[in-house]
Amino acid sequence: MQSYTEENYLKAIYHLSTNEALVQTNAIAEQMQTKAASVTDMLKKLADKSLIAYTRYQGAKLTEKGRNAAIAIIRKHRLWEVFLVEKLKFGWDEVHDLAEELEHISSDELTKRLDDFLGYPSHDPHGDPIPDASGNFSPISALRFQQIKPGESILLKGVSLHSSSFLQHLDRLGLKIGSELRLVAIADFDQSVEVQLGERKIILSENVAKHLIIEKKL
Amino acid sequence: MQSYTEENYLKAIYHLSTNEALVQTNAIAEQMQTKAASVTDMLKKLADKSLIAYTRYQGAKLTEKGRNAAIAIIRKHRLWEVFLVEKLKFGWDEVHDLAEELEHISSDELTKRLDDFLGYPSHDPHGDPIPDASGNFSPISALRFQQIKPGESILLKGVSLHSSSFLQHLDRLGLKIGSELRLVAIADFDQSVEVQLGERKIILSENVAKHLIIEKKL
DNA sequence: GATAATTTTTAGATTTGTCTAAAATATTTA
DNA sequence: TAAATATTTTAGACAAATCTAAAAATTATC
Repeated sequence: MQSYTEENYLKAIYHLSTNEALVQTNAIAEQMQTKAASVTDMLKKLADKSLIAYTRYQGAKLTEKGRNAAIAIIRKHRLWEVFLVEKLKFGWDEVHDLAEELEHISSDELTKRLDDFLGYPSHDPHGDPIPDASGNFSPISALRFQQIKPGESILLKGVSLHSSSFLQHLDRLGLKIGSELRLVAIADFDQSVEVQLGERKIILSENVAKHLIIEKKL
Repeated sequence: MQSYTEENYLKAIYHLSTNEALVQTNAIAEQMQTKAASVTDMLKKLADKSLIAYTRYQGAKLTEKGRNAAIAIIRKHRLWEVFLVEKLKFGWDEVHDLAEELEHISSDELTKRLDDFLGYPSHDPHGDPIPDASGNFSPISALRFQQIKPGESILLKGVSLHSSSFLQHLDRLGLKIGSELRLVAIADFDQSVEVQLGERKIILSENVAKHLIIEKKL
């Protein structure tokens, strides 16, 4: 079993892992809001436990064991988010920090029963896929607005930023998971995205647009 | 805000407090499964934070502030136990350790919404009263079998021991919260208690009987 | 009321996770 | 490729919570 802190490092490394590249110490330090020296200490410890492969001055990547541990935590995080929103009626902008605490409750039996109780949800309130008990989950769309042609319709499937201020901003815009959008235009000047949402046309800044997970409507 | 460990000490001191007496270092050490020296360290720390009144070599008692903190934790513990049994269908013998973890989740808003969701339960699955948001709760019956006359009927209102093995023993005897019992006799020899439960007569050892919280049937 | 037994505290060490400052390595730039 | 810059690691310290062993205070016993 890992400590609360070790679990958070594993999760951070998981989220920073793209393709096959090693994750750098500084990147982890920023994600964890701590210092590079502290990260080095922890990387040594995680390597001792065979949770990561770590090379001095190069970086780290999760082993199979480490990835499984990270996915188990993410599964719990997302199931608790569903519970908080569906059952306790929290807003999608309020649940991230609470789920960060709840995800460390260790019982597998609890996770299994929570999953049962919630009816085996496939996605959390932010559209992120929930791994099943074996760690399998559906892939996330990597479609960008730049790949869409004006006039095409898309669906908002999820968001890749979970901060309250971002989610509240989407609420004010009237955007939610499942919303149907039609691309009007992308401005050359600042890459802002103009879309049609029902009767209204709205402008999404590049910063907003890049955190929207979208799929072409079939 | 208190640490996880500080919260557990406050809870231990609360449970060991009877009448006005000071709680001794050794008693806390046994309850916390730790050494007296560790307890002394922590008592100093809790006293610094005005959570307890502590006199060297004498013992400790909770201040108003400390008692409120302890009751808040107990409220969360008992609400989570209701959730685990009522919603997730755990047995009453399986929930203690899980609730020990969940009780440390700090959000007041979460506690309030959990209480709403559960319909403001007044007692947990072991019959213990659940404090409301202000810390008020119904008193626990202190009636002993020795105060009952043979032939009188009583109701099982709760249990004062939450170990799995004790609760599984009650399950095997067919006893549960709400069961109606009629006292047959108390043996002089070993203080064991013979009761009528429905069609059956059963014998409760002194050790079992003393952990049953009972009330006279009206 | 002195001594024995019990309880509690102190002193000093350990573990976990963190930090700062300085040294080492790697990368970029000229 | 040598110097400048950026990144990472080491060394040494600190805070929280714990421990063991020894000392101090309290309580019980004769």
